Amino acid sequence: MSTVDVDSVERIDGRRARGERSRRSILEAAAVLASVEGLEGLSLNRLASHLGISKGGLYAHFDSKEQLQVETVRAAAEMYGRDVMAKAVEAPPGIGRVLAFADTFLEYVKDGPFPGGCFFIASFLDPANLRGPVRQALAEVQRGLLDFFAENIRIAQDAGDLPTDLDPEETAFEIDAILVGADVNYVLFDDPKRLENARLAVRRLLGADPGS
Amino acid sequence: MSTVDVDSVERIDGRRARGERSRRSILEAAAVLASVEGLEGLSLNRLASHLGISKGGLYAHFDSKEQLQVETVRAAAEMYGRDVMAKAVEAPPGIGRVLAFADTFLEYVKDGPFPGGCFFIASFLDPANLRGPVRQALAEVQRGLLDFFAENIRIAQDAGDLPTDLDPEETAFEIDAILVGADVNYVLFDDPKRLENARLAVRRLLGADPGS
DNA sequence: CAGATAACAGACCGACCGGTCGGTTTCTTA
DNA sequence: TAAGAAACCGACCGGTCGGTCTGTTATCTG
Repeated sequence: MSTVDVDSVERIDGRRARGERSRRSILEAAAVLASVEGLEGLSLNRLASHLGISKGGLYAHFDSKEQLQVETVRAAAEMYGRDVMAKAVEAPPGIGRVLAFADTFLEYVKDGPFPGGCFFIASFLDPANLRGPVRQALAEVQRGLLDFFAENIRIAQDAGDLPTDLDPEETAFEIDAILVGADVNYVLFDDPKRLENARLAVRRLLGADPGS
Repeated sequence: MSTVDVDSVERIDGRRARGERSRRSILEAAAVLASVEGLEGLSLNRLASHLGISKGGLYAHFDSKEQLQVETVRAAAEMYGRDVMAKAVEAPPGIGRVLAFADTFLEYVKDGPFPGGCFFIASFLDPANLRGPVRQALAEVQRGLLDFFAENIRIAQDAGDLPTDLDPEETAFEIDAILVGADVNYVLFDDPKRLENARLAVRRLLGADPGS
């Protein structure tokens, strides 16, 4: 609304800075709680009291629960990008990168910030989130992961590390399925053996040495 | 409570017979609705009005929502036993039986009575059902399925259809993971191609001909 | 026929839901 | 210093939740 400084780059607004910090901590807490209670099962009252604020305070940052859910999905994607994908891309493209992602993902399921297993897998099948913008946000993340797998499989094929008659999309589906199955079984049985099952399965699928 | 006829086999009580019919239709409807709205998200009011009865009527058959949930899990297991497993065991034990199960399961996901995909996978990841008797009932079903896969893999090994250095538990995990991954991706993307992905993946895993 | 019993209907309860609103504090800006 | 914006509190709204209680009706038993 001001006339001159359209963006006011240098001066930081202490109020907005505080708001931004609150917003980030709200979204991170929402993602963590949602992995346990579900994106829909997470109530605004519980989220607010867990953060030590009031429900009205939440509505200073979000217009509706649905908007909060959508932004929570994006926040969770950022967390995975920072904690898992960043580690994966340290490995060279191809088989190594896929294995690095799988290993880091499985560790993240066990010891990461989400006590309910993978945030996204828990959200995919929460039937309440299967419509509308929340579903679309979730589908975009999953689509990106499948593309990541397929791309690196093509790179591995070009490098001669994988047979060329392999369908990258098919193999990407199988890798994803193994990780999804590991998470589901791990959460259901509370048994880390399922994660080791998945580690071996991915290696067998890519014809890699079972020892890291 | 009666003194003589402890079981009253011959005479049927028209009231109890009606109750038993109601009970069955309640549980089947609950299973179908739960695949869409989740076992926890399914409310007693909606279930009752969907059946054309009142909420009080439900409590003539079940003491609590939790008991209804547990019995719904068992009812869904019976539906899968009748519609999927029964067809699988028509095939001879071993690889054929596993393939028959996988194919029938994938068809069931697409065209079966559960519009929300597999009832159990939808329930596994509903974080609200991850505690208490409901979780235990779900885990038992999953445990039984994994055992079914492992047992038939051992049979296939004994018959020389699969290499003996294969770990049956590991392979059972992988087959299950493929089916879980197919369901999750199918529901998320509403794309039947995922089911074909899974069909091929199971065949590749068991070294079977891609054509049925 | 007269109970007893099972299967309901429907009103109701306290708790919690997402969401709104007015007021207060804190900080920035003119 | 006065005005205004942002962050947040706390009370409140209509509605739904799981669960209870009191009938009422149909059926079986004696």
